[in-house]
Amino acid sequence: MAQTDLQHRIIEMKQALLDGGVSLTPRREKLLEVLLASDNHPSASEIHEGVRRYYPGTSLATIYNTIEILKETGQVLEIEFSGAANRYDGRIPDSHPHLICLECERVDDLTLPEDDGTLGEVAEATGYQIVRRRTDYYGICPDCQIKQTGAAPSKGGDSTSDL
Amino acid sequence: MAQTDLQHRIIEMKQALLDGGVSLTPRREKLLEVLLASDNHPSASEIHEGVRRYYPGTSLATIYNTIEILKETGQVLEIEFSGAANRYDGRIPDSHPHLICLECERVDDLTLPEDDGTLGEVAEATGYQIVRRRTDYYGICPDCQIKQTGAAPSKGGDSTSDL
DNA sequence: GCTACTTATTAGAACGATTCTAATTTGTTA
DNA sequence: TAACAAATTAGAATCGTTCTAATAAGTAGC
Repeated sequence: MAQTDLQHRIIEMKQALLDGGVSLTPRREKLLEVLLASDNHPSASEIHEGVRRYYPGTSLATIYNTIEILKETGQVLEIEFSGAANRYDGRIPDSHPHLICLECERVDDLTLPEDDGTLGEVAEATGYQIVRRRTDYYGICPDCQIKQTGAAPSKGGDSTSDL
Repeated sequence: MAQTDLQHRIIEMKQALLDGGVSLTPRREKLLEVLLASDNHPSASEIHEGVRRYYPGTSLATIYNTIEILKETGQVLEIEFSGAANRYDGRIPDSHPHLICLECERVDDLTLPEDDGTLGEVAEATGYQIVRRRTDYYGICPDCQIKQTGAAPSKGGDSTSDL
């Protein structure tokens, strides 16, 4: 994400917090920065570490509380894991598929278009009222393929960018 | 699932356990029965309860141990939840989408075809070596819609059947 | 600058699903 | 029956997350 986009996104999230009726405390502002500055999708304790570099006394409860508000206001997407800590995506709040590396646990965004018509089809076929969809692709990221085989993956782009 | 299919599936799973080099103990057999007899996708402790009706001393560790073997041999699909207990699907071991009710937490199978070509596209576009995909649709099941509104859902079939 | 009130924050306890551990039981083979 | 391997147990340990009760900080009205 380009620097200017990042700034714009931070302003957007701050505004959303204000609109949501909570105040913008220094810790909350720092949390937004840490969340958006992270290359990868950080966990609550990774965010906690980042915020604590500036506000050493910060409690993990504050991180969870603030994330809760951000989830409620639709500013953050929670990527749930059962065996490991949940990860958070503040860059693209709309639901989108993720790529999860089974080796290093990195989580990349996938911006290949999803067929939104399917939501309607599924509702039609099942009687469910569909609220959202979650799609994850599990595999080995390019970096880990190189580590395993010593060779570059056969196809594909730069694993460090959001796709 | 029809009774005969069920019996066939149990035999299949027993054989897979034997092929995998572990013995078929009474508890393990009962676990398979409980898993497959469940209308819904049971959690480990639901399976535990079911097995304990026949073998009261059974420990939860045994359930987890056996599920672990079943996962390794590809006989059971683990549907992970972060906020709640994981659920297990032994009826259709191949990966397929699930419908998750946000109200009552029931999990239904969805057998609408998924486009397997997408796996290749994603690998191509990202450099990931894709192992599997997980797709969940979150929403309100027909039963809960009726409870909420007093009216039947506008479209769709019987929520109690696997779709 | 006080007072009352609300909100934010903290440390630590509690919780719950899962995994681990060490001891015991059961099953198998000779 | 003896010796070994596998299965099982109860309970402790782990770990992410949530809860709780107390404190600190911020905000109005005066």
